[in-house]
Amino acid sequence: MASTKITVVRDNTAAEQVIDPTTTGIDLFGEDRSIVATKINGELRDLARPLLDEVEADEVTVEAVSIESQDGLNVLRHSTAHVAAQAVQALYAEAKLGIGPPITDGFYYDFEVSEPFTPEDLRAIDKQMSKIIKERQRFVRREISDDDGRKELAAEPFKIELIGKKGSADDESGSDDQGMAVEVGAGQLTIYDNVRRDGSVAWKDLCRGPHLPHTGYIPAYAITRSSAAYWLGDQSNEQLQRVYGTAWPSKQELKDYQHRMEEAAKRDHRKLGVELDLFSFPDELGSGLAVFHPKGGVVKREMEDYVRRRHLEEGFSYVGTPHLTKSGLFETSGHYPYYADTMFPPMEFEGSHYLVKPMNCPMHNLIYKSRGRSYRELPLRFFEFGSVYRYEKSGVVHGLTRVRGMTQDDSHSYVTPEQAPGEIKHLLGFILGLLRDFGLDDYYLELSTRDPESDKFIGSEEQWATATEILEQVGRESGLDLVPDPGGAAFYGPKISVQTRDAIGRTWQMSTIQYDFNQPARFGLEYQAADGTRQQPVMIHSAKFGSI
RNA sequence: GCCACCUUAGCUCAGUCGGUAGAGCGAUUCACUCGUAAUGAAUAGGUCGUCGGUUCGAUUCCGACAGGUGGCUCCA
Repeated sequence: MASTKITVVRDNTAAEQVIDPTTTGIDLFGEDRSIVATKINGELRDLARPLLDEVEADEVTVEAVSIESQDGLNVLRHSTAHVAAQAVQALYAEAKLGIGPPITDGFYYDFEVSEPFTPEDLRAIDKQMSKIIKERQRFVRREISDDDGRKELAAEPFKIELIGKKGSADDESGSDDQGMAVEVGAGQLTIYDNVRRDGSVAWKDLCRGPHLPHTGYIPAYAITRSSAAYWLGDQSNEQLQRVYGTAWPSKQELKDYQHRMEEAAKRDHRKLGVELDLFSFPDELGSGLAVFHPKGGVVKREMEDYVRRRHLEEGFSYVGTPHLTKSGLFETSGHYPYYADTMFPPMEFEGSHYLVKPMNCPMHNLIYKSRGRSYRELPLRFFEFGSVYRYEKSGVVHGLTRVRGMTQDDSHSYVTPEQAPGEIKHLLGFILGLLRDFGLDDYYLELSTRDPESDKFIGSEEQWATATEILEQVGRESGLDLVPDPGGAAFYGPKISVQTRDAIGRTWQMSTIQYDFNQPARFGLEYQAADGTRQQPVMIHSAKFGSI
């Protein structure tokens, strides 16, 4: 085979072209550094790799991947992560490599080191990286067998651990799994050598790739911070030191990004809370417990008045419940075994244990149950501003977004099973409308489903399947991005959540809708159907702003 | 909860190689009635997060605790 006719796509225009088997992406697209990778029949590959290397298909489409595209940015950022790791090992010989994937706006790389990085260390790493970039070291790909890989990487225990692990081959952009998938075929690995211009190998890493042709393709980067992170995200694993950085197609874009971060920091609600005299967190009260000052009280009251009015307009009945309850309520609801360690400990008096409530639903169930209900009453919708208290771990409290005491704009809809899809759809529309009214429109949906491996759930497989299907369908019909969150469900049912982004791009779970088939059963909730039989309603939870 | 860092006047921060501290803004008062993103002058404000240790003496060194920041884990 001397040459193959392929379709070449660049700048959205396709053309047929004849190339011979040794042609690389660099040969085809040039070396002006605006094209950083190729996509061969949809598979992202090194620009420097021969286009037809290991390509079996008869028809081949070659796409130029621009450094400005999401794929291109990922290649740039992941390659920069390699440079960061190379710099770290050059400076700290004992450092062991973890993983180094691209993330939103940047990358990280994890290391096991004897001492955590200091700000001076980060500056030194940054400096070392610029040396490596100046040297224009080529990223050279080679394939080896698992066994050879284990020998070659004997000094890298974490990399060895990855070999043979089922690395998902999915290339979900921005996924933290990138850089973890090391297998390229059965028993085959790829190593990337960083090769100097004199041909000597400066560094190597086990990695699926792809990477930039050489380090000189990195136009602008910065090391931003360091922190600890558990190996493979598992709390029971050891903690590694993570170095975060960012990389951009131009110095100007890096500057713009840094400027955006600075501007966003000025708009941080915690800073505004102090400057505008809205609220504070007195040490005397304890972590995560806010007091609203008069001006903050105005904001809070206006929000509450508006949200209450909108709920009334949507057919909710305003109800009220206490902060305290005997602990039996949460045993009935089934919450206690799952949440005991994140509830404030029980108080004992008059021979009973009392709890400060961490959620409102069981109390709403009691209102439902206070008398017989007819199908004619359904959907029955209860709403309140319920103050709840949760013993959030000390490391997670954050301004007003993650607190230990909060007022939830909480509602529960009791419906017949037939009404459930319509009610959920209605609720989602209602919630999104509320968020938009407050100027929140940068969000996506997340569908949290049960982890099939876990036994931390109640209810039958069929019930879960039905509930999940309904939520998924409503989520899809919304037209918004619906991101799967397998294993993210609460123990009693799946949920759809609205994830909003803050000014610096961090996402926060804002509103939730949960389909609950368990609590009605546990509380023995019933309604009398048209045929006179007693039926069990479905309960649908929803919280809008969560904490205000 | 884990790792790192931080905690000095209301806010932002400087400072003390261990001998009880300063600036700007803000606040208050007076003057001006001008200004309208900060009119002028003066004044007040801190047991340098808390507790304990080392020391003749600690805000400064050490430890514990509390609170905060960035991540990780978690998030009903």
